[in-house]
Amino acid sequence: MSIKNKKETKQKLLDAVGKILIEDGFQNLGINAVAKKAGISKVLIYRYFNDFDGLLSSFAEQKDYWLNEGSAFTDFLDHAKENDMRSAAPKLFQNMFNDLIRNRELQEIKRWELFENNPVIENIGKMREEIGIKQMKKVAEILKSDEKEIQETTAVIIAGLYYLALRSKTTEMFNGINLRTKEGQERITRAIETILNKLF
Amino acid sequence: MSIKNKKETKQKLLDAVGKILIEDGFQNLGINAVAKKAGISKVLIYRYFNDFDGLLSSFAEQKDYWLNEGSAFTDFLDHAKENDMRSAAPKLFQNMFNDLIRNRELQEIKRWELFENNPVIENIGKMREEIGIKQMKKVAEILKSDEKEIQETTAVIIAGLYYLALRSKTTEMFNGINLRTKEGQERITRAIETILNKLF
DNA sequence: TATCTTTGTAACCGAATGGTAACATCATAA
DNA sequence: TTATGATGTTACCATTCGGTTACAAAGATA
Repeated sequence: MSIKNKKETKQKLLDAVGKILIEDGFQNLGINAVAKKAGISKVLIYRYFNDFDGLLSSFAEQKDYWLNEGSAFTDFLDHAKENDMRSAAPKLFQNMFNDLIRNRELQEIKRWELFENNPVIENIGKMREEIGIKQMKKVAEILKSDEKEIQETTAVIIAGLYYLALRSKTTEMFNGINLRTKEGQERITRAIETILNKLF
Repeated sequence: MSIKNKKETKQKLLDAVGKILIEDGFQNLGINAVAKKAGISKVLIYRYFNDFDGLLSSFAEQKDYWLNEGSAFTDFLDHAKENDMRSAAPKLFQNMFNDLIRNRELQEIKRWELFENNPVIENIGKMREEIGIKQMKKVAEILKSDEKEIQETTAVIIAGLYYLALRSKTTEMFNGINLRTKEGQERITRAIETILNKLF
């Protein structure tokens, strides 16, 4: 609106970060790119966020993916009764996969985690790791499954869903499955159900 | 050895590519870096390989990962009898995981596949994709499993192993499992066995 | 109105990138 | 021995990167 407005300018810069992640990928996320995309001098990034990492921290704080991603899981666990747990568990992982496929911003952050040790990204990873462990413990507790390797097996499956979602950006086919079509994605979600049903 | 030797020089440049992948990661793989690592003028890269992509193509041709990675699988399939197939199948995936964890060069190429569409990397991906499909068909054929979703379920598992191997570079813990210790890696390989046994 | 702080931009810096041109050196065939 | 093509290096180019300095414009305050 106004010509000189700190709050608005900061928001424009933060929005530019998200735009670049979606439109250009995290590898093109830099101070110059953000300033250009926001149409604002990069000097203000240093002035308002001190640092490029400061900008990223504010971005992460605003978006707090790791918490949101956990919330759906937590809600589910709170409302799940023991008897409907087994039938609902596959849905949980299916939702996780669908979210990952659709949310390109989150996808880029996961891709980022996978190849750089940026302190900001690292912190997000640690927080999400803690939440993940708590969730798994709760799942194991509720399921009362005789399966001792819940943590390990779910790790493999979750990792698989991450990889498939990320891979869909750079390739169509993986192991004969088209990762970019609804049909291919449904083959994956059906497989999730099959695996979980046989496992627990 | 000799002061002026084209063949030797070309080899030094190709070796430098592998060194950079292992020591610095694919994101630092560039013409200047290769020349510097090889201790050879970058002009010779253009002269001998025409292009940076030409250098990468020669590197890929020399290493032909996608074929090697398939070979262990193919050998296994050729020697497997129907009755020992079920018990041997987990070993196959476990070996795949162990190789990925150890072979940092291959790891970098998989990481590369995951975030860029370099034509050279893309070609490698396509060749490996074709081999993968053939292998999966063979597995399904031999297993004669009533499980209709072999392709889909193995896709999830293989993808999971890829992700865990790649993630181990940037983080220690994933879902409460230490990806960098032998103990953590063994928890994964045991989980592979559990999953496959229950699936097929 | 005059002064001082905040918000903003333009212009520059050094380092690193991919790429090229000019030149030096060696091996060998005439 | 001399000329020629292959092998190799140095020096440069334009561009882009993160980062800084200097300065202008707007708002607030006295």
